[in-house]
Amino acid sequence: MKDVASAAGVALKTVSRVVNGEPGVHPATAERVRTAIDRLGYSRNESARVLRRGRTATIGLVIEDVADPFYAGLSRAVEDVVIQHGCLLLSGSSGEEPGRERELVETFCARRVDGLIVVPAGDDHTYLRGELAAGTPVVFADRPPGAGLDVDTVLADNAGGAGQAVRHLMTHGHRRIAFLGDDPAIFTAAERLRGYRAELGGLFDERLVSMRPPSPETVRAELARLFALDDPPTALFTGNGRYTVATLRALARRRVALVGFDDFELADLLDPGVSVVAQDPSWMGRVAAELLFRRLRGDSGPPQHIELPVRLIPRGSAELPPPP
Amino acid sequence: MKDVASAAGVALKTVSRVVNGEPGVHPATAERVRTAIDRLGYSRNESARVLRRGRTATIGLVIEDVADPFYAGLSRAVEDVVIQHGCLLLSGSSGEEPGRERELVETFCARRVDGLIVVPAGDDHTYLRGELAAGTPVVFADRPPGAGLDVDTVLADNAGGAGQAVRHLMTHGHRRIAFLGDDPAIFTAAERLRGYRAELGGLFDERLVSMRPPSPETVRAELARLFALDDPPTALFTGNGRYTVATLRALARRRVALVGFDDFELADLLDPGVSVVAQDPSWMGRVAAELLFRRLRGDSGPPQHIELPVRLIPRGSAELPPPP
DNA sequence: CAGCCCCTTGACAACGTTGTCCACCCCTCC
DNA sequence: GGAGGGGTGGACAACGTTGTCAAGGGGCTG
Repeated sequence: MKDVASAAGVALKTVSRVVNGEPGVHPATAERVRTAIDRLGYSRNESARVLRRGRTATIGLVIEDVADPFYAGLSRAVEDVVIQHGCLLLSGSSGEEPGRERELVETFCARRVDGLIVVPAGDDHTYLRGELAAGTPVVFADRPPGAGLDVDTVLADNAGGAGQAVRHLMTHGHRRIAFLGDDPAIFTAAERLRGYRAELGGLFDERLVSMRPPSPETVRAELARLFALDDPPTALFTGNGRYTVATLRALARRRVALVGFDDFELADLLDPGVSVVAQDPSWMGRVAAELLFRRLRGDSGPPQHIELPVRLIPRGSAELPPPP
Repeated sequence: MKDVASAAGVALKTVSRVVNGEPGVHPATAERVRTAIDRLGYSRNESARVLRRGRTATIGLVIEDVADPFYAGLSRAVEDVVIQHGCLLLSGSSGEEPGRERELVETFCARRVDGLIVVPAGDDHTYLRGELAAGTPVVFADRPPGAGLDVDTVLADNAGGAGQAVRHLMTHGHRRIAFLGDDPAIFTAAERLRGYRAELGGLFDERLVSMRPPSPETVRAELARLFALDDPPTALFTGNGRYTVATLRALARRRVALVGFDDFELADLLDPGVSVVAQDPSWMGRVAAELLFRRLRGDSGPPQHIELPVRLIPRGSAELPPPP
């Protein structure tokens, strides 16, 4: 900028004014400055600007894994809103490790992001206290913060969706419905299990619950265990997209009644079509990002807790009757 | 930092030394400083650090769309390498718009990213000249830069893969093979078309080529057009994952011989399993990122042009014989 | 005991930008 | 013709950090 100023024969500040479109510069001077800028290929140093102004126009996003379609969709929606507001997105995947989540958040904070959207992996977020006190708005998405922290949160109706899934299967005559899902340490898994259990009421049987990792081997083993029971399940409820896919693969085209949590591409093309309880990841991302920007604009109301509805999409797999 | 210094009763520089783990600080002093840091909840201001040191420890990534599984996979791999090197990732989706691509790159440059990985949307990258001259390393992935720019590039063997697909279909008796793919303005589409055409040789018939957007409606219309020909195709070659999915959906479980470019989840569970030419997006991301960091470490050899092999995975759909 | 060296610490400038404040010029109006 | 005012332009400090250089103090050696 100094070079531009001397090249254009003006003061530093005048260049700054032109670059920022501030008023009070003679058109001819501005033109001379712009020419110098083009000639020298100058581009403003954002770091210095940030240092001086205190705002980075950067938002941090911590998700579990970009390669998971759910989070990729959420990510894209957040990105769109962020760009719309003239900001940039720093993002990172925690890989479901609390330590990594914290590292990412702290690195983002060291870079003085203006706001954070976090899909937490851990359940202790006291480390955020300082940042929150410093005024950085934080929005939790998909999962709530750990105990003792009350901040904006956008969740899906996990329990309600699980209930819908179970009810739907029961409508089609099923009474023995198994649940395959994540460790209940993960909020969404716990909530879906809760909804499943509540809807089943007296029919609940904990032997029908499987909470092992969604790897092909463990899912295959768990299905073998379930079907070997004296009173085996006639239907399956899978707790998220990964379990649904792993289960379908383990079933190897065997026709078993099934509802999965999370929609996925091609669910309609399988035979039978896979009935799912669908969330809308883009919607969740958009809502979270917009809430964040509302905070950045100064909205200081009490923390909001938004619950997005989910939707049962019948496609055939849930409508298979139980074997006689 | 100033506050920490006065709280600990030391000079600014001593705090800086402790924060950066520089040697030459008495353990007791360091401990006192650390205590003050904890008590005040201090966290280093990266912007100031960047301003002073000139390196941002940030890499910029421009892709087409995070929500596309191919780019999500690539993104994740890049992120992993970047984090491993102690850097952060700024990423943005161009949405296949050259203007947006340029905006993203320029914004990243204004933030003084240390390096860039770009999946280009446009074919004019002269705007990068200045940045390259300034020494910022840039790696192009998935698609090469526009004319007149020779920089590191990581591509897949698009033409070769298309050739493999066609050859495989011909082995199973097909002679009339249609191609559904993107606008050939997109490098990968053009290359795949080239490979398809070369492999077909004299059998090539341009009426069997469709290059309309991969929306459900246009794909349905194009399939109708193709099958209404006097001499309709007996097999389909789809130019990327989106076309494959759109085509399968438009076919509505009609069994037509098909090979798709790009692997996708559940391809094996459809009936018949979908044979594909698979790329490895993680591999591409990893290779591109590692090449970038090699440049950052000072490797200044001539620009590299890496071509990653692709792999035909037969699953059944390509092995359907032509109707008699 | 003097001299030297190492260990530890501190003062200061600089990175590139922007906000504040002031100076100048020319025009208009009294 | 002088005073006031709007429109321009510039000088300077400050943002928070780090690299450079130098100073003080204590132990070791001759």
